Amino acid sequence: MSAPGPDTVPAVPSSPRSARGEQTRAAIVTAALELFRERGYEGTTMRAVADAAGVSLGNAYYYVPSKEHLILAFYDRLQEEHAATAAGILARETGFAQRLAGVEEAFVDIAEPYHEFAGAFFRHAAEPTSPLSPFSPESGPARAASAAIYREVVAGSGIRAPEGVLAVLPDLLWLAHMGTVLFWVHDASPGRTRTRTLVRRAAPLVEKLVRATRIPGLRGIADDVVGLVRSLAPEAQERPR
Amino acid sequence: MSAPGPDTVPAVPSSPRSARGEQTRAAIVTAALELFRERGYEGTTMRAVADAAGVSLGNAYYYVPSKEHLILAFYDRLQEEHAATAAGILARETGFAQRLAGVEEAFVDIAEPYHEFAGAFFRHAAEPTSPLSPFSPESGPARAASAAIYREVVAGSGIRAPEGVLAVLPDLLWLAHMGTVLFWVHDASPGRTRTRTLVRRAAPLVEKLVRATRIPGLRGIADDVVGLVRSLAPEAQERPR
DNA sequence: GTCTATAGTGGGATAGAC
DNA sequence: GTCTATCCCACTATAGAC
Repeated sequence: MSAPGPDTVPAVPSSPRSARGEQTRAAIVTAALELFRERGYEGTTMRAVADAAGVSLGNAYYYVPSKEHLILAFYDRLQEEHAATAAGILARETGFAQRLAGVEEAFVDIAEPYHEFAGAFFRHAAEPTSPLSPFSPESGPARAASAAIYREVVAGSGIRAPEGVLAVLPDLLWLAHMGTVLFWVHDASPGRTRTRTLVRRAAPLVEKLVRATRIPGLRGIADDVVGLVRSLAPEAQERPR
Repeated sequence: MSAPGPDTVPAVPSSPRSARGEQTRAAIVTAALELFRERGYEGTTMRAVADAAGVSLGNAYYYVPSKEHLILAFYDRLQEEHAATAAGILARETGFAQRLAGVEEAFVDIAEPYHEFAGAFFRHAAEPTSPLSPFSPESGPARAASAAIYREVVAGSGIRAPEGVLAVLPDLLWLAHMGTVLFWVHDASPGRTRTRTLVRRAAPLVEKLVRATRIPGLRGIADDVVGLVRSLAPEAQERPR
C-alpha cells in the first residue's frame, strides 16, 4: 500500500516521520543488533545490515546517520531492560547493599549475551566527541533513566548519612556503575564471575562506607568530597563541542 | 581486524632491524603525531602520513601494522615524558598530597597539546581486545612505567597506614590516574582548569582518607577493600615484590 | 632488509535520480 | 523514501630496485 499523499517532507532524518518510516527504521535496528551479536561490530557491514533489513544501503543511511549510531540504539534497549528488571528488585529488597548488588547483578545478567560485542560498543562510547559517550547530549535520556535507578536505590533504602552525602550519592553510584561496566567489558572470566564477585562484595562495603560518614573523624572528609563533587558538576552536561 | 588467512608470520615485524629502519620508523611516527595534532585522527590519512614522512604508503605499512598502532606510539611518548617530569617532582616534594597532585598536574601539562586528538586515542584504548587498551599486553611496558610512578609517589612520601593498604595503594592510584585521564579527555574547559581543580583538591582528600584507615572504625572497611582488590587482581600483575 | 610504485579490495558514507 | 552509482580511504598484494 503506497500512500504518496502530500505528507510532511523530512529535511532531517533519523527521527522517522511516518508509521512506515518507523517500521523501516525498526527493521534496520533489529537486523543490526542481531548481526552484531552474531558477527560482532566490526564484522558486520552496513551492506549486510541493509540486506538483512531488506532495504538498500542508501536507504539504511537515510535512517541511521552512521554505523556508530546503531550502538546508541543498542544502548537504549539495554538500558530499558535494565530499568525494568531493576524496578522489580527495588520493589522487593529493602537493604541498601542488597538493592545495590541486585541492580548491578541484574545488569550483568541482562548484558551477558552482548558481552563480546560490548567491547566495540564501549570503544565508541569512550570518545568524548562521540554521540555515544554516556556524557553526550544524545545519551541524555538513557543517562537520566539510568541515574534514576540509583536515586531509587538510595531513596528506598532509608540509609542514613549527612544530607550532603545523600544528595550526591546517587550520582556517585551511577559513576560507579560506569566503572562496573568498564570492569565487565574487560572481564573475560566465564559467566563473568569476577564482575559478580566485585558487585556482591563491593555493595556491603559501600554501605559501610556511607554509614561511616557519620563518624566525626570521617565526616569532615565526606563533606570535602561532597564539596569537590559539587564544584566539578556545576551542570557539567552542557558541554559544547 | 586482522586477515583471516593462515597465521603465517608476516616476514615483516614492526620492530626495525637496523638503525636506518629505526630512523624511518621514527620519521613516520613523528609525522603522524604532528598531523594528528593538526588535523585530528580521522582527518589524517595514511597517505598523508607517508607523504609527510617522505616514504611510500607501502613502506609506512612496513613499519606500522595499522593506523591504530600509531596511537600506541603516541601513548608511549606521552608516558616517557610524564615519567621524566614526574621524576623531577618526586625528587623535590616530600608530602604525599603534593607528590600526587604534582604528578597529576604534570600529566595535564604534558598532554595539553594533544587534548583534541586524545579523544580518538581514548576511543581505541577503551576497547578490551585492542592492543591499545591500557590493560593489553602490548601496553605492558607503558603501563609498568606508569605504575612505577605511583609506587614512588607512595614510597617517597613516608605516609603511614596499615600494611595491606600501603601494598595496594600504588595500584589504586594508577587506576585513579586512569580516571583522571578519562575526566581530562572529557574536559572542555579552557586550559583544562576543571581537571586541574580536580587533582589539586582531590590529592589532599586522598591523603586524609589513607591516613584515616588507621582509625579503628575505618580500619575494618579498609581491610575489606584491600581483600577485595586482591581477590580481583589474580594474575593481572606479574610484579615481583 | 629497506623501499618504491602501482593496482586492487572492502566497506563507510554520500549524491542525486526516481 | 528509496534506489543506484560513486567516492574515499584503510589496508593488501605484488613485483621489483637498491
